[in-house]
Amino acid sequence: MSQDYEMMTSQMNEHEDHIALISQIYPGFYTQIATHQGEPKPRRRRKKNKGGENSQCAVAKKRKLNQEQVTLLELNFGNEHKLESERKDRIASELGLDPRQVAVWFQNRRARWKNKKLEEEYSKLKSLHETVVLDKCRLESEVVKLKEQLSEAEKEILQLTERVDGVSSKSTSSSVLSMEAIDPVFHGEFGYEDVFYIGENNYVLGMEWMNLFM
DNA sequence: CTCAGCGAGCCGTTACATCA
DNA sequence: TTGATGTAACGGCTCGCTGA
Repeated sequence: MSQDYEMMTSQMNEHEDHIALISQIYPGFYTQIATHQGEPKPRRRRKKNKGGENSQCAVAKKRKLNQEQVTLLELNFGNEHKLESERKDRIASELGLDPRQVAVWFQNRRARWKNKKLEEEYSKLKSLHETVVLDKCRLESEVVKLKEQLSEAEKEILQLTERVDGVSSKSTSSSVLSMEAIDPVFHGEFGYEDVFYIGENNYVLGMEWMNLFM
């Protein structure tokens, strides 16, 4: 630890001591200043525990919970995430901890659990979104393909109609082939009834679905 | 019904420990 | 030595309960 750092931290501690003292004597003094300036309330800074004094050193050594304590706390958390007063006191005495420590541990554990859940939920939604986007792309390309097929079919119909028109204009008026004879094709309920007429035992490739309606 | 006091929980942050 | 990460602890705030 450098001397500069020591000096800096001691100055900071001194400053924080002043703030703490002023806050004790005049509660809300600093928050009032901030409110007047229209800024968010500054949070009071905690004093650093450098472990210099005996009592502070003892606290510092207590900080980290041992494996047994953590295991038992995890076990209790697994049973129930909330902590009633009785349970808190019981766990605290079992582990030789302050009930406040148990409460804090549960609070932090709930926060960690919540974060983990959120991360899981996020990755689930992300992968779901990716599959939906892929599906959308697939469907869009299918629509394009079907539109192309439709336009091809329309061209073909047009060509056939023109050919039939040519034949009928060449023939005499007494011809057996009148437009009515050719066109019954469009006389169905929806105008296209016979376009797709297929003999009972006939099969058109790619039109399997038509059989459902016949 | 209202209000102050209190306890518990959540959130954001800080302080410290540990590790690469 | 230092920056990143994990976690214990704290302060501020809200909410629900309770008794006056």
